[in-house]
Amino acid sequence: MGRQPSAKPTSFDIAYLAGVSQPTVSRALRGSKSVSAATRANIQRIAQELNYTVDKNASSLRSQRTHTLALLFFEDPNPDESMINPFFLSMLGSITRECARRGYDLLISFQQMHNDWHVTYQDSHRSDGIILLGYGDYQLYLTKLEHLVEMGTKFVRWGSVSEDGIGLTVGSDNVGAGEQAGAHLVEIGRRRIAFLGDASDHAPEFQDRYDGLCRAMRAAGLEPDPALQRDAVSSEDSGYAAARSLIESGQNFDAVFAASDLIAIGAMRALAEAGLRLPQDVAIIGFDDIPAASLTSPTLTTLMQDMKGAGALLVDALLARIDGRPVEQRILPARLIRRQSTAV
Amino acid sequence: MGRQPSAKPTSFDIAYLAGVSQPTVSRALRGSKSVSAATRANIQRIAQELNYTVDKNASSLRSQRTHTLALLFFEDPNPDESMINPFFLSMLGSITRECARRGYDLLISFQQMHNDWHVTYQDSHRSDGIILLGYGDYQLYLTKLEHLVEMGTKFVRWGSVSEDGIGLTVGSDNVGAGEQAGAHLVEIGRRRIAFLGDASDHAPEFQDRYDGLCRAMRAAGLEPDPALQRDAVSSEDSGYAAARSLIESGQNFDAVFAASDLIAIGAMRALAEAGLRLPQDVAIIGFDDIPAASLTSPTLTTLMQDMKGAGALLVDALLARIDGRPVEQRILPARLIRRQSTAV
DNA sequence: ATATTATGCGTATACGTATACCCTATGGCG
DNA sequence: CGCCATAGGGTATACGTATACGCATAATAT
Repeated sequence: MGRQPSAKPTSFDIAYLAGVSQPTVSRALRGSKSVSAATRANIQRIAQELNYTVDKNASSLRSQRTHTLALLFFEDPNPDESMINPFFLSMLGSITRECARRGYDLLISFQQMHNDWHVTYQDSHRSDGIILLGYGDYQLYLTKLEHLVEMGTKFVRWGSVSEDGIGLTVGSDNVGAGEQAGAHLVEIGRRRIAFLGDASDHAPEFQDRYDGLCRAMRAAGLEPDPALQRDAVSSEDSGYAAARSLIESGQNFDAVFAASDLIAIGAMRALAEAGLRLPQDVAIIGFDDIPAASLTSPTLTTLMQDMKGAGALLVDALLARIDGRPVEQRILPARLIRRQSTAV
Repeated sequence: MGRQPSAKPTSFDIAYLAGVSQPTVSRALRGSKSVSAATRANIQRIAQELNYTVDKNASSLRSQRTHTLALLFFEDPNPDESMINPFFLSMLGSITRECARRGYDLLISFQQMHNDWHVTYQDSHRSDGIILLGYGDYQLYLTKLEHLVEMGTKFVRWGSVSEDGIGLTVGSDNVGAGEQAGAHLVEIGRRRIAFLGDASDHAPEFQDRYDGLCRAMRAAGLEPDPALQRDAVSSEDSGYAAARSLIESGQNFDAVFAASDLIAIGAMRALAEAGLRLPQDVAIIGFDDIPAASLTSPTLTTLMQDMKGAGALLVDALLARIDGRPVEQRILPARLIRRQSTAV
């Protein structure tokens, strides 16, 4: 008998117990300075005792602020749809934590590229802002981004910062990272360096990495050979196919820079199958430092992005945007992790 | 200058345009049968045109149903906190999709075990139900579960189904999987099989796997040796340490069954460092089939859980629970994936 | 001492939807 | 032809919070 233990207390209950009005409770808990320290303390104590928590729906409805961010994964329409890019998965952790730290909830959506626009649209109403993650075809979602801008939706996306496109972008220094990779390969004496990954404007991040590689080679007096570049999206299968194509072309090469670790892992399989020794015949570098990179044989040299920093920066930038504060584009450095695949 | 393009239309706008009252719009869109087909069609058309979406906050506030599920990761207090168990990460994908398919939003929370109770409590008010995922110390969160039950919160958790504990559990057939592992090792001629993973009631899933192993051994006329069991939590470091301890004890063993792939990977490192050949000297089996399992050297034989099915089942069960429908405990089969680490 | 401002809080109301309740027009039935 | 059931939809209101506004009292200025 008695009341349900789950009968959720409201601000009225607190107000009654504290001998004040409901708005005062609201003010006290939101930190308004027009409530005396004594009253506030008393209210907070009572709220604590009753296990009171502000009703998010009511609060959001009234204030028109949801205190929720949406995280949208844009994926390529993929046959093996259950697989998520491990890089984004690790970023998820840091974004979640960062949101929690600031008292924001995080809503997760996965979306196939070809899906209807209205899903994104809806998400924009369920949250104060959107974080967009996607390695997918860039052109394909440009029009969607324009929609978002048009509607005044606040969003940040992860990607290539160099092309100053639509909205606010946070990303790694892909060009600089590509340079590091190139410089490292040159340093260990490689001259004919292949690149696996789209080098078109469908994938600006990959393009930047390629540009960085070319820059490093030219700085060393080498001319990149376009015949050594092969398109690939970020998957093992695609990397395998790209490497096969390269091998079968009969081109001569002594190093591979793969635009992502997944590509690299697929490529390593193809190279090994072709009887090439790693790294003696072909050195290889990946990108992302996914957990698997330290398990391959040989272990994979790669470029580690600062994912913890990335999550923090994305959330930071988005919140600034939401609050109307000015926000600068920021670029995160990447770090070369040397492992066996480039150890000569 | 006209209205903001982002001025969100309300049900009143639709009502006005359709020449009906606001409640009729609500009824039409929610599928109430007390509105004529013609009226409903008209309302739907107008809503479509205006890009109208129901305001979730208002709707939830009024109906006290959030149409949101919360996903709670319970982690062990971990030094390398940025790492998330890859197994759970893949499950995340399937849960997300399943929620989307049913029109539910998914809210994500990470929570350290030692964190305050009130976080979970809050989550229970932001959502209709909670999905609990955690490999962590089971005893530690039993009291929290009791709290949830007490409050009438709807939840499902992933774990060991055999112990019929608090609330509703969905899980793999850990005993059966352990039996498969044991039978396979026996089949390839192994007699002294070690087990790495907590075999206490702090980790019922691991315990079940161990039980299954023992059962398979006894079925083959072998007696499991308790001296060959070592505690380990699901991390590479822990697996490494457990294997070291086993090696240093001087015990004689020709196979290892690790309670998770992460443990197995750590153990493989320790075994290799000790100069043991895999699988000739020691065969090894993991659990989970994380992506890295096919990349180790030798590649890792493991037990694959049906994660897609798991996500669907978890969401299914929780929704049934929420709607007050009866729901049975269900167990998912696991499948043995044979790779090089047991190929003799 | 009066005018002025700040402090602390109560009153009234809005946020957008869902639902209990009521009303009207129809049709079936005896 | 009167009665009731039903369909279809309107009226009023509740959900729990946040905020514009007003009004005292106290603090400060003149």
